[in-house]
Amino acid sequence: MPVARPESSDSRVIAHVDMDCFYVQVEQRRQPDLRGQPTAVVQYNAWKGGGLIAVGYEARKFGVKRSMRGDEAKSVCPEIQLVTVPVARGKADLSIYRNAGSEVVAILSRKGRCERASIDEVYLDLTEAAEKMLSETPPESVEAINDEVIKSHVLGLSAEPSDVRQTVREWLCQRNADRRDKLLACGAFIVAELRMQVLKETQFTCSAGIAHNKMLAKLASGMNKPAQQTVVPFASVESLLDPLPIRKMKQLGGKLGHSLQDDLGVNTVGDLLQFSEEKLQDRYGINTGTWLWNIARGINGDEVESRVLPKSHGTGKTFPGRNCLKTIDGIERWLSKFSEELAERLEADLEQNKRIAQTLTLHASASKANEAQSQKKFPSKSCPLRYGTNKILEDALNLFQAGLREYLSSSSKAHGNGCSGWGITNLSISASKIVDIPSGTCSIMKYFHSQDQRYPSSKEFDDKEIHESTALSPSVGSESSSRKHLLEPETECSKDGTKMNIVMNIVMQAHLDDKSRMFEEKTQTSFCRESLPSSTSAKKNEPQLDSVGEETVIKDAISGNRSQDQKGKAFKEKQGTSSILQFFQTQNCSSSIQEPKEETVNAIQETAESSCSGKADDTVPLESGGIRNMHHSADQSRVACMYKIDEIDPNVVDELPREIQEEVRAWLRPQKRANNTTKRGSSITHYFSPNKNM
DNA sequence: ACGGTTGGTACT
DNA sequence: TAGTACCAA
Repeated sequence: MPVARPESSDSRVIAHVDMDCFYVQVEQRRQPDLRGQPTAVVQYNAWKGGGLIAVGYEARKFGVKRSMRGDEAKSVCPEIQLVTVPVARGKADLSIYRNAGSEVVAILSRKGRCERASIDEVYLDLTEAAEKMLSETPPESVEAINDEVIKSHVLGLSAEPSDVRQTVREWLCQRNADRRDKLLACGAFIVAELRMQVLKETQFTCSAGIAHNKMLAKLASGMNKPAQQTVVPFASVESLLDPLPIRKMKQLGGKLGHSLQDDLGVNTVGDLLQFSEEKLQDRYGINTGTWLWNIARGINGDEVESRVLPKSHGTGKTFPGRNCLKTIDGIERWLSKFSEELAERLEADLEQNKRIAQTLTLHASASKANEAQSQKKFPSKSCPLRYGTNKILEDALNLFQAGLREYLSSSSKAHGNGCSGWGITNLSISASKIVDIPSGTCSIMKYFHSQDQRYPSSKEFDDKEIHESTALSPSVGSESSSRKHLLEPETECSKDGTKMNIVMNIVMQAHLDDKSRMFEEKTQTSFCRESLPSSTSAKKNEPQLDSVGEETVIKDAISGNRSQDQKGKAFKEKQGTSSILQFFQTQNCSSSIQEPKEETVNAIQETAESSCSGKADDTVPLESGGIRNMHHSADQSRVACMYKIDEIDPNVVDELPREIQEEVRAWLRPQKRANNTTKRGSSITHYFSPNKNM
């Protein structure tokens, strides 16, 4: 539901830039012969010529629509050039378009705050740039006025077609105008400039809207396409909105818009004006009601977020109709492809942007077969994300398994055979909760990248570490404040500390992952990686190296980071909480893990075995978390819990891989130690001791 | 139960 | 919170 936000200012200069039939342009740049020809981009042209996902303007003249199939487009426009989206790993791969979008963003972000709203759209807050221009080089002083600016459309300007250009010129340069209009005029200059830069540097055209808020800018960008820009002066807002069909407004193209029409008889934005704020709040809730009341008046306080990178990465596919997936094997085959792609994109993000994702989520849709399930939804499941194709696959399979059990749980009998009662029509995985890695983390990055490669030959195993056991220092801070600290960073300081926590968390998890694998080898005990009856390819016995060139990645990480290890070291924690707070998010810790003093090797081993014995038997909830289970088990029978660690004991650092010890110490150093910190001869394994505060 | 894929936000 | 629902393009 939309939410009302207060306007920070009613004189902001906001632009919305929208690439014209973007995918088509990308293809036309790749293949210049296509320029000027009616063109459309399709994916999967096997069935009825594929589905159109972008249509060029030449083709639109023939009536080609985005909702058509390729064959249909051919019949309407025999000359049409259909370009197929690249396919990788059996599915459409949009990366070339994503990357092209990044090229554009890099240019558009030069003049002000920039929000990447989608693969081909951005919002810009040009308020400061416009104010600066107004004070330094106001339009009226500009000598040679750019043609691109003159071609702007200014809503509400009445002029004979013959002298539109002159009228626009006068409006843009009027000396004694409303300040707000002058600012928009400056915005028009700046945007025209940016659009020309985009064209020059990428060969792409785009359209834009310039207005006082995001909603109006978005509305305007679509009014004159392609390759044009539209300005919405304050004075013409009312006449713009009044006759506008309600569904044209962003957020009102779906159910809410229909409800407005069906329940309130609102057909245009103007119709909304007759309803009091209270009435709207009454019907749609306080937030949405206020939001509606505001947008009817052209008021919209949404800020342009400063964000040029996506908040999540996802990949998936639909399996419509008979193509639905009915076996675990089929699921696994596809999850394997998805995992590859996701791992690749995550690696790229790590390399290019120094970011790591924390959560892996699996989404699926299932169709009936058995009527009881027909309306039930397949639940989404998520777990902490571990880097590396195979880990992602393993976790995703577990998530699927957990979801499937839940989906099937209410229904009758297990259809034990291969053709059980379910069919997956849509399957996807995504990585989210992406955070920046603090600067100065060269060795950490390296360690991170190398995770998958290290495994088979790791030599760090050392029982001594495992045996020296003592209790975990009791928590000092309140849990809620700690949690809040981790999850809702509020200040720069705390944010930096939070990043540190997260990185530490992940490094330690990965480290422990290694250790548990070594237990596995040493004790000849196999862990139950998955309780899948039939799944075989997330194999515990053949740790695969991820094939994608990680060595180069490492090198890049090293060289790339050297330049920037100065900043960010000065990180402080706010308010008393001087320790690094550690949270280990797990899926499966019910109250009792082994006694802290217990010999950990055995305890872990036992856990592993019990975990195995519970195989394929959801009636036996795992009570204690083996280390492996702790981070990744998505077994449905286990409940989520979080290990809370309030303090990193300095001794722990000694147990981390040597290559990152230095760096971690550098982090810890500026920390003020909590006075009640209990110093102990500790082991990293302490952090997996039970925490009664949970 | 199909335009398909990818992403965002808000609510609970 | 994790999970859901809705929205957009």
